[in-house]
Amino acid sequence: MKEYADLLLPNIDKTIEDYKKIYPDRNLKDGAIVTRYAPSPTGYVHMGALFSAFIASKMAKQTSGVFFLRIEDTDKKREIENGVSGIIKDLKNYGIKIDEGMTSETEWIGEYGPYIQSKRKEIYQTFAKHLIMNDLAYPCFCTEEDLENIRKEQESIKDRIGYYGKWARDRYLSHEEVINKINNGEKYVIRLKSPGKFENKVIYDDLVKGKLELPENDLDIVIIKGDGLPTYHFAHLVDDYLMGTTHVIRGDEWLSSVPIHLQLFKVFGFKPPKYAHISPLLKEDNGTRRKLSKRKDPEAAISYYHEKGIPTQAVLLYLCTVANSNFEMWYLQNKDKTIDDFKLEFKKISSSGSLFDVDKLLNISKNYISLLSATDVYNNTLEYSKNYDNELFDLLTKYKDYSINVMNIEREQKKPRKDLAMFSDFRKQNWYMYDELFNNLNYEWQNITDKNEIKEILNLYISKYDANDDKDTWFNKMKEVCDALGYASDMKAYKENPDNYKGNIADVSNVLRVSLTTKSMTPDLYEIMKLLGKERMEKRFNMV
RNA sequence: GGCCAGUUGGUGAAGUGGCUUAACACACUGCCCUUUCACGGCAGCAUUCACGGGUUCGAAUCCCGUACUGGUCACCA
Repeated sequence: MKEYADLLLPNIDKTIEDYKKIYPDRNLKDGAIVTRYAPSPTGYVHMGALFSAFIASKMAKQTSGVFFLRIEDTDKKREIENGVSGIIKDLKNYGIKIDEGMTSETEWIGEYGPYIQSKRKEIYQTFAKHLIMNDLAYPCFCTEEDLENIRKEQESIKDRIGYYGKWARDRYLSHEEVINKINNGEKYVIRLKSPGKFENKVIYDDLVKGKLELPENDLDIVIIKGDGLPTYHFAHLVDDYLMGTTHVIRGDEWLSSVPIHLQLFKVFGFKPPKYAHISPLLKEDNGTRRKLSKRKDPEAAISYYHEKGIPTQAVLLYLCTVANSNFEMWYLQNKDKTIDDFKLEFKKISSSGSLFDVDKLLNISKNYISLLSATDVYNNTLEYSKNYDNELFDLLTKYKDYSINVMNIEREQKKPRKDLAMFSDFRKQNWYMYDELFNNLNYEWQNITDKNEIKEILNLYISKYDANDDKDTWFNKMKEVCDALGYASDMKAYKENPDNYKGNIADVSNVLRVSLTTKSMTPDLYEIMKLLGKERMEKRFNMV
């Protein structure tokens, strides 16, 4: 048997026990969750992936466990260049810290490495060899064509599709036949000799989906591919056993593979981890729902939020409310706390998929930004503009203190202004505070449009304006202007007898507002005037 | 086609047999506050929990069936 196994998997001399010595059991306190994020380096991180990475890291953190990053690069065809660095960078940007795992394309931290599957080839083969020696695995020489033919035949007689039982052609090959084929140079893969029966049920308790009853696996799945690398299923078994994973948190597309995984653990006599299958984030498309897609949906890419200047914290807050909907209320009642103080629970994760709601995310972001200090907003906007808006970046750098003051309008107070949902909104809403941007003007006049009338208001107003006035004095002066020119300074009086006046104080303040900013909707005018200063006000009045 | 899962308003959802004339939040609409906007306050928005049966004094909650949606059935993860 040993010779036979040596022929199938040559140059593999270690045993499972040898590896168990290298990777001993973890010494963690009860209830500590060891889990991981295990992506393939096939592209940038997708929102759904971030979602499960977030849940996994949070679970590990709140139980003083371990969260690690393992790269699953067993499919060489789909791999992209610098895929690992991209993943690491995205996690870092979102403040998801790893305790172990890859830290660059080739390096890692932690005692259970390598944390990249292509460097663990011998380990997988050792485990596969163990199976062969116990007659629980065998080589399969089927070509793609052979498999296709088996499938077609199954379809034609309406049998269940798959490589199992009597359909598992090479399962029954004798050692001699195998040796002959190998000597002939025939290529092969290693398959599990599944001991399961489809009629049997396996019952297991999913942390998210609850109690599930699935048919036992009877498929002779491939465990080692033609290139010597393992399939996902086998790598999962080996890695999560050796790395001491207690909880596997992954997308629910894996749900129907659970019987395979459970069987693999059973065959080795290992204790399987607990599974939590997360439903995908959905997107409404033409009346139906589908998985949020990297290809079709820009908001699925994590870079989308970076480009808009949506704070990563806000994205995390949103993901947290999707994960556990009670988080939202908890957070509302504990405004001084952070996600770290909240206890995420598996059983509160919805077992059906939810629509990814950008409106809701923006609302969360808006509230989040409103609580930031002006300096924080400044730093974030600066960082954002550095990447995406050079002109703004230069202005923010040149007028730092002034910009912070602009950002502080109606900010650091009990009921802060909430008009920034993303840092890219700053320019949209405050460009007129910069003379350099004050061009291509389009004045949004409202009720008062007559040039002479506007001129009269402006002249009278500027003659009274004093930058040292407090807000009451300032407002009283506006009233004086109204009274002098026949506008109602008191809204109630105006509403009772509108015909007695040319207009009201809202109309007059609109003239001032539009003259200074061109816009009819702005933050507090008093603050704006104070920051602009009398000289610039006069200049802008003259432009009008 | 086989197997599995899901289905509460426009959205996320609370709800596990009576406290539900179905929380809360987002969105939307209206009103109030207000020099504009944003904020804030108030109100409206599911006579009903995919549909059809059943169990029960009583069901969104338990059971059965149907429909629809999604997943899976690779030498992809």
